[in-house]
Amino acid sequence: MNYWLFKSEPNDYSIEDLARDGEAIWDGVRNYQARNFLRQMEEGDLAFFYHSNIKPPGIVGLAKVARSGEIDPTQFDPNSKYFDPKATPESPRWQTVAIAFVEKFPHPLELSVLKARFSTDELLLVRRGNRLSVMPVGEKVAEEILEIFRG
DNA sequence: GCCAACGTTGGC
DNA sequence: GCCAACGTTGGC
Repeated sequence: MNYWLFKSEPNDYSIEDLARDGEAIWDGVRNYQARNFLRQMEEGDLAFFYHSNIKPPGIVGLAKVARSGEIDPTQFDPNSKYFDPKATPESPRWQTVAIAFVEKFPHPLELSVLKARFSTDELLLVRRGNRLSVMPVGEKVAEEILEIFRG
C-alpha cells in the first residue's frame, strides 16, 4: 500500500465537495510526472487531500484510491479546458484514478507546520517551487501525519 | 502583487 | 536538438 498527496484549490474542488460526492474521478491532470504517479496508484492506496491557493494552505483530510486505470474523460471533450486534440479513445493519453472520501481532519495540518516538521527530502510538498499536483508521500512521513490525528 | 520554479512552445 | 520567451502554479 502506498501513500500519496493530492493538491486541489478548494474554490475548484474541496474536501467538502469530496465528502458530498463520496467519490470523484481526478480529471484534469496534464503533467506527465503527475500522470505517471497516477498510473502507479493501486486500489486501496491512501491519499492526503491538500488545499492550495488558500490561506493557510494545508492537508485537510484523507481519501483513498477507489479505482485505478481510469481514463480521464475530459481529454475527449472539446468544450473542456482539459481537451487534448492528440488524444483519441483508441489511444488515450491521460489516465487517472477515482478517489473516495475517507475523512475530513478535525483541523487542517498547515503547510508551515509540515515545513517545520519535515525536510524537503522527506516530503516533496515542502520543497520550494514544487508545482506537482499529485505526488508520493513516504510511509514514515504518512504514518507520522496520521499519528497527529489519531495519537 | 511579487516572484521562484519549471513546463511548454516555437523559431532556428 | 537547442534555447529563449512565455505561461502557469502557488506560496508569501
